[in-house]
Amino acid sequence: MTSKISPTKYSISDLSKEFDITTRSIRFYEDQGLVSPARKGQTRIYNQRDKVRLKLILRGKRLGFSLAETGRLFELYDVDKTSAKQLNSIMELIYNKKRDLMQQLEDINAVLIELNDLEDNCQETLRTLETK
Amino acid sequence: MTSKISPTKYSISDLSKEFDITTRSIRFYEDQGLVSPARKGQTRIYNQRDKVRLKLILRGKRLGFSLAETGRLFELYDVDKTSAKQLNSIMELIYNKKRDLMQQLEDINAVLIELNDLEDNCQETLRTLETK
DNA sequence: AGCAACCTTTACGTTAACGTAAACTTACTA
DNA sequence: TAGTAAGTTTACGTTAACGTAAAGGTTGCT
Repeated sequence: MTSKISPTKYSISDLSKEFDITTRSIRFYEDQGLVSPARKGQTRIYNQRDKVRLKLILRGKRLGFSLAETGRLFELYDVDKTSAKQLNSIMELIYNKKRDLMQQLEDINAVLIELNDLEDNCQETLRTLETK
Repeated sequence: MTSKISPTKYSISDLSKEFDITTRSIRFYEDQGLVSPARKGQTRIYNQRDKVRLKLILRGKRLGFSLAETGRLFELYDVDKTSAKQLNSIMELIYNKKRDLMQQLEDINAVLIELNDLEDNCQETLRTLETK
């Protein structure tokens, strides 16, 4: 059973369509060191890893992460964590991120409750308008 | 039992200290129509409502809302929703916001899981370093 | 009176994350 | 062979959310 997986090679426009972002954005992420596609001549060639990273970048954006922050998170996975000092600084970073995210969870739940209330009000007002 | 509540009047620096933002920011939010403090002569005087709005602005920011978006949400509470047409557009806005927020909930949970994994790895690596 | 601590307006500067346009190179195809 | 579709680099432009500085008014000590 040989392990042959999907094409695993994408052009920049493939990915721009798939993720609904511009090629400009993708090249910009490369400038910022978040992806580093191979080249065939001049042309960029993306693999599965690049694709995953794009997905993570977009998820980060939805959460309000800057590109630099997302880059830091990428490093966390890449670094072979040798020094204990590094390890501690990494864990501090993780701790802070977790703290932020849990605050966000609280915020979101609060806003969702408010939005549901608003929605209820709207629907009730609509009903009274209709029976009038 | 007379109902006398807290001072309910704040200077701009009171609020800047309380929320740990600059007075510049607070004035900017006013420029954008998100707060409209009273004036005594030239000087801005904020009340409880303004204070609540500042809190909501900051919460919005934590969730990645633009100031304009937060302003829209403020309008939702203020508008006396007369026209059914408006009501429907309001409900659409609410629907979209809820959609975004539920996506964020998913995202956050995913990232939290990953961060916890990372943390575990770090701690294990630390332990093996110590017993060495 | 002087100055220190606030407040004000006006206005130009800054950063992140791209948008947009110009000028150019392959690669395919009618 | 001319065109067109996709790729490239370079570089200036744009927007949001303030930062920062200048120049000045008001209040309260001392």
